[in-house]
Amino acid sequence: MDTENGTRWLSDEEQATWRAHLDVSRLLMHQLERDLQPFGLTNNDYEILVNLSESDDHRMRMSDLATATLQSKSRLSHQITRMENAGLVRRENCESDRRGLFAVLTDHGWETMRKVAPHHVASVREHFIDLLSAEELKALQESLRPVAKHLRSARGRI
Amino acid sequence: MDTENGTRWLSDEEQATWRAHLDVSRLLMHQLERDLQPFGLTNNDYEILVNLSESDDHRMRMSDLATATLQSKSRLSHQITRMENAGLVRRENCESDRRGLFAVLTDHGWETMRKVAPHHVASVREHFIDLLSAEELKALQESLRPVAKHLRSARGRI
DNA sequence: GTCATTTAGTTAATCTTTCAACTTCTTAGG
DNA sequence: CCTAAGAAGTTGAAAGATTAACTAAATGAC
Repeated sequence: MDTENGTRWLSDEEQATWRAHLDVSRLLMHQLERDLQPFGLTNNDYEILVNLSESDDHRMRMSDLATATLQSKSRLSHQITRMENAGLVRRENCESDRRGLFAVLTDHGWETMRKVAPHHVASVREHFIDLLSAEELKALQESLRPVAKHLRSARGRI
Repeated sequence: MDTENGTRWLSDEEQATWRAHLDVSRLLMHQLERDLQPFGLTNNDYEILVNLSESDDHRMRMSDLATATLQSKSRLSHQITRMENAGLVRRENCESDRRGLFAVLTDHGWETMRKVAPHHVASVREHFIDLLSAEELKALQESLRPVAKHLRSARGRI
């Protein structure tokens, strides 16, 4: 115990690591957002396009997409409506479960993805990946994966 | 070059690291937000309280606070208005520069901070710091700090 | 000294996110 | 079967964030 009231405050080292993580995570998101802006996409839009592009038949159930992108159902629903208006995706009924809907990539969505992806990857490289050595990447991954696992399970038991 | 069109796509290792960072950063923010909720604070509120608490006289100029918290002037202005309504801070005129304003921690803001900080630190420990070894923390910091530096300078030259 | 530029901050409009209430369909228990 | 509970998704309203336009004060170039 570090202080009279039992709180274990962060050491300088811990503090510095915590702030570094915080700063990188926010600055990076802003930067990626800025780099997508010329294409008229947000990070959210892009992430949905990635998920759909990588799925069989370029389609996913709304709930699965919400889970994959860590969004609430409501938020995803609004998001998909906006993307539908932009012509990037469309909704399609699900035969096997008549409550369900698919979000499906349109041709325009797919074309957009093919056009934008190289720029986005370049951006991720320039502002993150290429700033780290192979060893750092490996270490980072091995440190962060258990954290992600922990957080996912903490999220589950709400 | 990895493909015909010159795009250097991410390797599996790079991809995994990138996703790990992305996941941790989002899940962690959600978790911290959830842990602050019982105290009626958001992450944003908390960060402002931290900055003011650590400042001389518990006050900061609006612009400095905006820079420190990586927010736009407009967003900060709204944010401070809300916190003013909640009685956590107040605005005060700046004598030396009559355009300027200080955001100042109120007694209630300071009391709130003293009460909430231990819980917040515990939360940061539980969901991040304590999941990493001393070596991992050090490595993480050394990897991320240059990235933050890069991003800050990229942000500057807009 | 005065006029143009820059800096500090706010405001109104718009867009996005969250929250709670709701509909429709599925599933499990009796 | 039929009913209660749960799951899938939407919707409208309220809260939060972004954008652009704005006021007022400071700076700096002549």
